Amino acid sequence: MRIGELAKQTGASVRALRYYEEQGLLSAQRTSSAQRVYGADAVERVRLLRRLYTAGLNSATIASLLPCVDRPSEAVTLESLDVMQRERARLSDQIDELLTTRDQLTYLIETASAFHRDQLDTAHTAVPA
Amino acid sequence: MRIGELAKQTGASVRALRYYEEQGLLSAQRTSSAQRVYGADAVERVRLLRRLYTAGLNSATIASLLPCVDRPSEAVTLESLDVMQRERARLSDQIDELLTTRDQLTYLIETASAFHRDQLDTAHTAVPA
DNA sequence: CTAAAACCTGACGCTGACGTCAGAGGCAAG
DNA sequence: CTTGCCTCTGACGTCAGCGTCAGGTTTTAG
Repeated sequence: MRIGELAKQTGASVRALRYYEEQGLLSAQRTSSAQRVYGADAVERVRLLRRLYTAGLNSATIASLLPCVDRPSEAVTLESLDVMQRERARLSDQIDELLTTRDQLTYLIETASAFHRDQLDTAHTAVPA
Repeated sequence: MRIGELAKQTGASVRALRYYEEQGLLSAQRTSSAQRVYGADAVERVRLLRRLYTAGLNSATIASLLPCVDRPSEAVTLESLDVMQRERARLSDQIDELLTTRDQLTYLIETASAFHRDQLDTAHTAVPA
């Protein structure tokens, strides 16, 4: 599969895929004319990358973790374990904050829609009377 | 309270506070010499702003929600309700993704540290024998 | 009174994850 | 064989949320 197809299947842009390769996060075979060729597993890889990016990791951090993902048997150093645990803790904190924020939004929506209903009711009963 | 004190109490930088004001997210009284003066409630306001920022909202989106926060009685339009519900849905999706990512990280850490223990054990039992 | 610390308004700088354009080459269809 | 789409490698552009510096005023401590 070539880069356009991979882009379609993952939702990432072609530019983004090249960028991932540039950052050492995604590798590709090349044809004799230098076109990138990906295996089917690249789809999952890209989805993993996007998940990690949206989780707030940057390219360098992701790059430091990928060896553990790819070869958990060899590439596990104390440092990479440390990075993973740090990021996990950061993630947990972030999740807690997002949950709090969501609760606040929920509260906001409830009180706001209550007010809104009141306004509508008032308007509604005020007109026909 | 002046801007430096507010910065201390919230953890935001002075520059960030001025930026929030510039974006219409934070208002201040002014002294005759144009220095900003904040009430005690500004602390909570800034914390709310930072939570919303780290939840992935941008200045414009936050600005569109703040009227509902400040005056839920008047400023609630159908559009702002829509914005809030959209953002809440986005937040929920994001939380789900982060939970998934955290689970993957947890799994990674477990298998990796298991391998790492194996290596240590092997090295440890290989030397003294 | 004075020096340090805090504050003000511009305005340019930075960073990361891409977008976008230029200019050139590849590849399947008719 | 050529038309149209895909791909390639640079390389510059963008955008948001600030950082930072300049050049000047204000407040506070001694």
